[in-house]
Amino acid sequence: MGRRGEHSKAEIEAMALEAAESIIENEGYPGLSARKVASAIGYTVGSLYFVFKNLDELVQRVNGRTLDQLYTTLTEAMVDCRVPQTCLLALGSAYLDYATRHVHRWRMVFEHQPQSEGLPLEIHQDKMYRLFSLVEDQLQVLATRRSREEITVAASALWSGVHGIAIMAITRHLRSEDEQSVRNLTEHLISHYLDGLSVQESDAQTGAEEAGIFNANVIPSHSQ
Amino acid sequence: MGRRGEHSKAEIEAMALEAAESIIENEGYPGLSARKVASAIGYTVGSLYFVFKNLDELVQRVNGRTLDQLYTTLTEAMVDCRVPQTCLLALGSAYLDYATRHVHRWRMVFEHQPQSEGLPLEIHQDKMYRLFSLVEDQLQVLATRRSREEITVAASALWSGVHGIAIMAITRHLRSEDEQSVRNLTEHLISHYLDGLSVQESDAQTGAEEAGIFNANVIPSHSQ
DNA sequence: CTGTAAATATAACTATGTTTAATTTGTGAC
DNA sequence: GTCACAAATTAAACATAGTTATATTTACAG
Repeated sequence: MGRRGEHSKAEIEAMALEAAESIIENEGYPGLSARKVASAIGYTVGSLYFVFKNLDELVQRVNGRTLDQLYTTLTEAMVDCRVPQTCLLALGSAYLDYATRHVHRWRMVFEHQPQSEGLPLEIHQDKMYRLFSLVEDQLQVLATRRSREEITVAASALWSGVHGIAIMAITRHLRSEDEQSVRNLTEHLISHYLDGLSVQESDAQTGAEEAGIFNANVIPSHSQ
Repeated sequence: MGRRGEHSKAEIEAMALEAAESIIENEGYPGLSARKVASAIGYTVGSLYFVFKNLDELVQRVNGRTLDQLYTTLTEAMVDCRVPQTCLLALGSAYLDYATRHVHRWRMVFEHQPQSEGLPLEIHQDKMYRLFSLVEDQLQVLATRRSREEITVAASALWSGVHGIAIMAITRHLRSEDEQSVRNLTEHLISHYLDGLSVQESDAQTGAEEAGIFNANVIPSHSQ
């Protein structure tokens, strides 16, 4: 049947992306197939290739949406914090939450390797940089006398570290498997790293009682 | 052609694993196929299923060997260091080296998700714990007054962090792409984290001039 | 009303993992 | 020695995958 006109090309695209996200969320990337997506939106497989160049492109699009959603989640997680230390902890916590709640979609962002080297690189890098810059903004406030480059490096190191914990936890490579101890791990890394940073930054503490809470969490946070 | 007797079951197994490793190393996991492995060792696909239950099992076996090889590499990287700080930096550097040199095999350890939940969990966890304990040993020397549990937490956090940097670097999600700046990132994370740890450990510095080198690297290591 | 191009489906092609059914061949019994 | 049986190996078959090519339907232009 030809041009039904029921859905525009953009609509089909959106429907396909949503269906794919749902499949991936439930069954992981290995559960994704072109025919499954097509039938989920009431079309046959050929129509998918009318909208996407190939499955790789669909996956890249899903990854892009995941990164957007992640960015929104992270910014929303920071509305309540006032001191950079607390904000960074909130960021870490929210990141862990997102990774835990959307394991498969989150993993796919980092694990999918397109077979035909195409467009994905630049798009993803920008969206990833945007995430890192959330961390940079906080670090800049915290370590005022550091240069832009130093802040960039610090944000890369710290955030990659949080990312690593999330991966280790989700792939079950850590000894402690419960959610709480993983959360404590993240707090532990962030706070110790910041303590290390402030060794050279004498006047890092500008916030009032929140910073106190932060420092109190440094050690005993994981002792239970 | 029946029992040729040219190779024992164990020999075929070893040959298949080596062939698979080579394919993965060159083309990545997506390039791996049962028929490709079989033909690489001069057999047909059916014979693979005489030795392995399925492809998942083969992959798990490869992953196990990768973890063993990684463990050996890391222990060898520590023969020249005397002070825990230097040893930890050597560990981080060696880990990054291995990940960079064997990208696909290294990624597969963390990225492959078996479709039929089978045996892999326990084996991998043990081998992973062994890696973490290399870090624990160093931290134990460095922070003598910390409890075993605290050391475990610290090692998990720090090593997951290094792992995260390696992943971010390899998946091209970091701004700085050259090998040197990634290496600096790792040094940066390790040294700042250790500085943070020693905030509560007054007498952490026991080594002589090596510790000096270590501290000197804290800041300017990434400034170039 | 008719033709044309777009939208969609159907079918085909190749490659994959896995299973089943041959087939070959070493080896022990007699 | 040769005969049978079991083990080792191949060949074939099946289901499903991504992708491409072809057919078919339908909206719209004239």
